[in-house]
Amino acid sequence: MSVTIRDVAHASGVHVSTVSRTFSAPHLVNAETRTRVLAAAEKLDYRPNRAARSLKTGRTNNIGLIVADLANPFFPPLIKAAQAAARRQDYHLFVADTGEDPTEEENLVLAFSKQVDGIVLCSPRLSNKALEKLSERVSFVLVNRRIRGLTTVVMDVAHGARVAMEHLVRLGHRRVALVTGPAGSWTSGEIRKAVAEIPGLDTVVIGPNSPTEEGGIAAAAKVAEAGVTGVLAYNDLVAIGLIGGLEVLGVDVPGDVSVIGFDDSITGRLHRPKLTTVAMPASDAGRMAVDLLIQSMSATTVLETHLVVRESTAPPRQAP
Amino acid sequence: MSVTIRDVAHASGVHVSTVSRTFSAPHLVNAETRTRVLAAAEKLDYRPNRAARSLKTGRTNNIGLIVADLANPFFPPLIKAAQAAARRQDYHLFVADTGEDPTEEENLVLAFSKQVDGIVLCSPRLSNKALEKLSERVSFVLVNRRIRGLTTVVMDVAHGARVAMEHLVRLGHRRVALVTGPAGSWTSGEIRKAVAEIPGLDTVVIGPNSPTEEGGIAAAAKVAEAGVTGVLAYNDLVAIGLIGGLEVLGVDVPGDVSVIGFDDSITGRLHRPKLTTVAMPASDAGRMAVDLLIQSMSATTVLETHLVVRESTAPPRQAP
DNA sequence: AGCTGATCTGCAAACGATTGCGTTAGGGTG
DNA sequence: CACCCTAACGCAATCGTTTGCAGATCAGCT
Repeated sequence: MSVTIRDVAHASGVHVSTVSRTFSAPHLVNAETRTRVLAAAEKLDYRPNRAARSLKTGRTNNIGLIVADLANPFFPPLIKAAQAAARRQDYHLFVADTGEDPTEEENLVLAFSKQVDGIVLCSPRLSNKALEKLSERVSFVLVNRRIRGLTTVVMDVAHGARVAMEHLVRLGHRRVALVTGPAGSWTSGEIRKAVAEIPGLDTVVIGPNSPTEEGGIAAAAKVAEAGVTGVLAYNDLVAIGLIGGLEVLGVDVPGDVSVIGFDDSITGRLHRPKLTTVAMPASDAGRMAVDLLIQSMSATTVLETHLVVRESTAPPRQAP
Repeated sequence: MSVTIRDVAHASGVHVSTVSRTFSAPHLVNAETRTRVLAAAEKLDYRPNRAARSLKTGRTNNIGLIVADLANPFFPPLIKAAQAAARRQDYHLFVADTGEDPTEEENLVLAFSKQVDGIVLCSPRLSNKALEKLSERVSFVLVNRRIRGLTTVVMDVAHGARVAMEHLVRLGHRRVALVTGPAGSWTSGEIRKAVAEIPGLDTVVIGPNSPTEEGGIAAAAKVAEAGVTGVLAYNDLVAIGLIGGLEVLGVDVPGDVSVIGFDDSITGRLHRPKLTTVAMPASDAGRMAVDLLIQSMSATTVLETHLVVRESTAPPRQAP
C-alpha cells in the first residue's frame, strides 16, 4: 500500500536499519550512504509511519490542549500560539473543549493520555487532588492554576486586579463590585483575594457567574442595586454583557458606572464603548506551556498582566 | 510499564486474542468470559494502545482540522462543533492554522496525512489542481470551497450576498461597494459573482483585503472616496475595521454609509453599532464536515445563510 | 605484521494490538 | 451412532519502526 522504510531500503541497497538511522540518528551513517538513502526516500515520497514509531519508542510527538470553551475569545490566541510552538518542533496539537464540565475534563485527559506526550490544561476545574492523581498517568502543564509540584504557567491576575482597582480609586470611586466567574475558577479566587487587601475600597462580590455575555447580563440587576460606581468583571465577555444589561436598566457606562474587563480579547477591543481591561498574555502562555511540555521541564512561570485604559471607565458622576 | 492486553489476558485466564475481541468484536466472545475480561480490564485500568491498534488496522481515529487563522472569530464555533462531533464518535481532533499561507497549508496536509483518517480543510487557498493531487494521499472534506469530485460542505454565501444587497436596495441605496477578502478566497469570488447579477445596483469592488480588522481600516479611505452609500464587507472583522476607519474620516455609520458584515461572529454581535450581517452556519458546517468524514461519504452539502438586520444599516441620508 | 579503536552497517528482537485460520467441545439431525 | 455445524477460543503472523549487539572494514600505531 503505502511506501515504507523497507521500500526505501530496497531502492537504495541498504538495510532497513540504515534507513531508520538516516532519519533518527543521521550522524551514525556515512554521508554518502545518507544522501543515497535520502534521494531514494525523496523519489518514493516516503513518510515515516508515526504509529509504528510511537509504538516502538513510546513517544508520540503529539500534545493535547484542553480548554473550557473554545468559543470564548480568550482561548483562540492561546491555542494559536500553542499550535505554532508545537509545530515549530514537529509536534501536532490535539484540541478539545470541556464545556466547563470537570467530569468531561477528566475524561478528556484520560482519553488523551495514551496518545500524547503531554497535555496543556487551561484553567482546569478539577480539584487539586484529582489533578495530582492524573499527573501520575500523563505529564501536563497547567495554565492559570497553581498547584505545588505541578508545572504551571500562570498570569499575574492578582497584580492586574490591583492595578485595575487602583485605577478606579484614582478616578474617585469608593464602592465597587467584583463580578466573579464560575465557582471553581482559580483566577476568580486570586482576584478576589487581591481585591480584599486593597485599602480604602468598599467591595461587594457578585457571583458566581457564567463566564459569558449571558453571565454579565444576568448580573446587571444586582450590580445596579448594589449602589456601586465601579465594576471589575471576570472577563471581557462578562463586562460586555454587563454593559448591555446596565444600558437596558438605564444605567450609563461609564457615566453612571465604570466597568473594567479582563483578557483584552479581540471582542473586547472592538466593542464600544472601548473597554478598559486587564490585558492577559494568552499567546505567551500558550507558547510557554507547550515549550515547557516539550522540554519536559518542571517550573512555575508567572506572566505579567497590565491595565489597558480605554473608554469604559471615568470618574464617578458626583465626584467628592 | 503500562498495562497491556497481555496483562489483562493473564489476569482473566484467557488468550490475548480473546481480550482483543472483547473490545473490538464483543459478539464473538462468550458473555461470561466477556464480563470476566472486562472486570480484569477495569481492575487493571487497562486502556488500549492506539498506536499499536492503528499500526495494525491502518486507521487512527483521528481527524485533522485546518483553518486559515485560529484567531479569526469565524472559526472557533466551527472548531468547537467539529470537536464535539468527533468526540461523540470517539475521534480526536488535530487543529492547525495556516496563517493564510498556501504553502503551509500543503505542508500541514502532508504532515497530518499519515496520522489521521481524514482532514477537514476550511477555506483552502490552494489551487484546485493541488487539492486534487493531495486528495489522492488522504481523504478530506472541504469547507467553503467547491471542487468537482471532492466532498464539500459550503455555505450559500451567494444567497446571503443577494439578500444583503436587496436589503440595501430596499432601503434606497443605489451605489454600493463590495469590500472583498483575500485574493484566493472562494467565498469572495462567489459573493462577487452573485452581486454582479443584481439589477439596478451600481457596484464598485474594493479589494483584495486582508480578512481582518486592519483590512477594513485600510479600505476605509477608498470606500469614502467611492461615493457609495452602502457597503458589503467580506466578514465582520473587515466591517468593524471599516466602520472604525470611516469614523476617523468623519463618515458616520449608518448615517452616511450603511455597512453589512458576514459571519455573525460573536465579535460582530457585541459590537456597537450592532452589526447588520449575513449569518453563516459555522457550527453546522463543522459538525457536518466531520460527520461526512467519519462516514466517509462523498457528497456536496449546501448550508443556508440568512441576513440579520441590526443597526449598521439605514436609508441613505438624502432619500430619493 | 599484529593490535586497537573508530566507523559503518546488518541482524533480529522487540513494541501492543488485530485477525485469518485451526482446534475443540457440544448440540442437533438423520 | 456417525455426521455436520456452530460457537468460542487459541495460535501465530503481521503492521512499520527502533535499537542493542555484533560483524566487517580500515586507518593508525607499535
